[in-house]
Amino acid sequence: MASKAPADTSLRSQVYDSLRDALTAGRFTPGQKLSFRFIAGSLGVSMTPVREAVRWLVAEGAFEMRPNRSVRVPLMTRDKILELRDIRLALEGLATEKAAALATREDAAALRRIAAELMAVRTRGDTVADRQKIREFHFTLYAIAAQPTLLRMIESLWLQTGPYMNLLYPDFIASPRGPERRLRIVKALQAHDGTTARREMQGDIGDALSYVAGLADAQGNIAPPQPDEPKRRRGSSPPPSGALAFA
Amino acid sequence: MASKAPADTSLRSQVYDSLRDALTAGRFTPGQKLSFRFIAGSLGVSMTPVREAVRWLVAEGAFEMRPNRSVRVPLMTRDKILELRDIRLALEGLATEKAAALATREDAAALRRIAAELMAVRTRGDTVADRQKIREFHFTLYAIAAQPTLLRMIESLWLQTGPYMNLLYPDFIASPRGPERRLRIVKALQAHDGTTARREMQGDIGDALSYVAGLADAQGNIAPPQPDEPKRRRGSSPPPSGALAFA
DNA sequence: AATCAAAATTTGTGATCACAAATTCGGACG
DNA sequence: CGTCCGAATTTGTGATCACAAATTTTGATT
Repeated sequence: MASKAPADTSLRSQVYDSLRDALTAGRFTPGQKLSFRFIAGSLGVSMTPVREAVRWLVAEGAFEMRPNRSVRVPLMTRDKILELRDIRLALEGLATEKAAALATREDAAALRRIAAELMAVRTRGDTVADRQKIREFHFTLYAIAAQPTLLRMIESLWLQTGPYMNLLYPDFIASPRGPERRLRIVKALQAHDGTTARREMQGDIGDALSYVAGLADAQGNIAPPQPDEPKRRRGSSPPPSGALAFA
Repeated sequence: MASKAPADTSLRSQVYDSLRDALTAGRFTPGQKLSFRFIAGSLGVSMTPVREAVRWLVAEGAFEMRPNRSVRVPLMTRDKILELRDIRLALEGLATEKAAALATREDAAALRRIAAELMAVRTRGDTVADRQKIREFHFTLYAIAAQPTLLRMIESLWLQTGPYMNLLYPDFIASPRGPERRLRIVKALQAHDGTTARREMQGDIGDALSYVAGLADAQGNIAPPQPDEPKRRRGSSPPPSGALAFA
């Protein structure tokens, strides 16, 4: 979102974006093994940019490097989701508190608009747009804090937890607590009440990730959610832009 | 420390380690521009493993990628060090609190031993060993928490702040507050008092980084410290191991 | 039908090359 | 003596290749 140069046209970056999009959209199954040649072939590029893009994702924790030497999508366990939960509570709580000190009236208005849009898509039951609006709400808020390194770390965390957020639908998301809490967050932000804003935000994140952790089986493993849209309408190219993409 | 496979003999990993060591030892001047061919030549390898190692360091924030297309060691500003301070307070505070819940009597003993060794080298005025013992104390403590993702993120933060920790010598370090505080931290850990342990640890980190932030000039820039050992004794190869290294 | 070793294939790694963009350098002109 | 424009050089990028390690397949043997 704010971590790359605005006009990085290198193939490496395009491959990175493609992999990142596929990952957040759940087009890769957790545990799935990926070969450089497969990725390169799917995207129509050589192995060189793929190697650097994958290495970059590995550094962010989005991919996992097996000791032998192959790359795969990480599997989620209860311990891991709880660890990610606590880290997210700390960092996103910090970002929220910083944002509260700097939020303008316009910032609050923008957040309220996004929250309203989220409620609109939720009544329609559009889970794809739902997840996208949630992401927009959070990152619009964190951007107010104006802390580039913090934002980059939060993005890395979302990349790791993102694929499993599908598990919140439809049960967890049915509760009206989320929408109400978002409005309280915006109100606290506008009042420059960092403590309240942080507490509410942490409640939101904590509830969601604790719920996901509760889905673990007896061995502590969390079953990967099914891909977002296995059904593909006729003639619709997945990414609206002219970027590289996976089938 | 615990983020790589134990026996990764790839050139990429060796280059990564070499760059990482040079970075933490302050052998690179902040702002210094680095070319792939220079690194490859210095280390006696081709560009391929260098490209991946550098990209990995860029992902960790240890290197910076200019929009045009060149890599350099990041410069430090007051705002950036304050941002890193707050993130470190959050994450290392969290790790300390988790460690307090799990610390055994042996863990506490090991930490006490390291703290004693630190005091010993400090009386000798050996700043290189001093910094190394500080690092050992912190990471030994964080390892107790048994949270691999958290540990990886903390390592990334140390990679970013590390080169500027030289600035603590000799003035800041002269205070006896550090040694006393470390003993209080260990005591709190042994008593499983997470709140106190966290508070003390955050005080330690906060004081140090706030001090460094205070060294910024009127423009907010922090002058890079001079390299650790510009004087090289005869016939001493910098890294004791047989790894690749910079002149 | 199950097991295991050897062969065939796949896959990551490191080196090299061509090329274009960026940077640096040199001299002309003010 | 300073400024600017061109050439010369440097540098990152992407593709390709050879090779070894790992994986899968195959086929013989029990």
